[in-house]
Amino acid sequence: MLNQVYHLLKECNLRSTPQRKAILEILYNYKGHHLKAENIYGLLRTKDNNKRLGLATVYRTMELFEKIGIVSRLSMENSSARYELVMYDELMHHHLICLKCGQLEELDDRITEEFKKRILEDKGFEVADKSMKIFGYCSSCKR
Amino acid sequence: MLNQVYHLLKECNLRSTPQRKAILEILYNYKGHHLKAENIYGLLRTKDNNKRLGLATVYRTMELFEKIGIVSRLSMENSSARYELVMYDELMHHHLICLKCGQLEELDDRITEEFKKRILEDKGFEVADKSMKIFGYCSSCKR
DNA sequence: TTTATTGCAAATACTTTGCAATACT
DNA sequence: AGTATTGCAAAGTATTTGCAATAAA
Repeated sequence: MLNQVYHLLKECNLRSTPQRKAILEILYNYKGHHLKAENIYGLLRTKDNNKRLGLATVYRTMELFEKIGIVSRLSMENSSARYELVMYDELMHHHLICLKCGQLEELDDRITEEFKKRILEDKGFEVADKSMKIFGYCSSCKR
Repeated sequence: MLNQVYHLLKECNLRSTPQRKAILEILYNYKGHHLKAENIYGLLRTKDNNKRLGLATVYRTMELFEKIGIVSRLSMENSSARYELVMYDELMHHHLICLKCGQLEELDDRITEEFKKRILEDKGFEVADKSMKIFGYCSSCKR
């Protein structure tokens, strides 16, 4: 998986730097999680503090990774954006975000596909969003 | 309509200041539009420049208006939040946002109600979001 | 050797906050 | 008179950018 990414970088004429590898590893180890740039930065700083890297590099790398399609960015209403590795063996997904506990849940694609289809029929609007964010209360926080 | 708001403010022990009235009037005149704090500020500054007000007041007022339920805030991915007056004679609504031209369209509530119901059945997640933002391409920008 | 990439610090964009002055009620 | 509200400037957050130094290729 990581090797596939290195090839992808090479194909795009991009360099495989230690920083990019380290970030990628973190993302891989935390798949399913939704990390802030600050989290990635913190994890790399503490875990292995001979790894020097700047927060700006994290942001630049996330932008790059998003551009080449291996990371998806989830921008939040009132706080910093979250990033996660796109897994090729999974479908892209949409998120349910709990307003109380902040947890992110994934939404079944059958439901979203049906929703998109209805919007297209009704409005001629083609949903392109690969990660819709739906706010509400999760089953445990719901009163 | 504006008088109803003044009453609402009174009920909440909030004062009807010229700034609040002016902002409310702008929102009313621009209903259906989705204004940035900066827009409201600009409109009040140029239209009637004896109206002195600070941008901070616009932000504070929008926060307040949102809290008492007369304004809905639409926070955007890569730019500043937009605000609009909530019309009591209309249902709350969700938005389709065109990634190309930036236009906002409203989405039929029957479609969203169905979607919410499916999410509740599937995940036990209760959608609270009164203005979902769905990104994609509108009928004219769609290729 | 060439040029992409980095770290740092400064800049930016949007929004919030502290505080003394002002003005509703 | 009393206190909610204001304007201003400063602070805060999240992110981006300029630039000289560094390091992949």
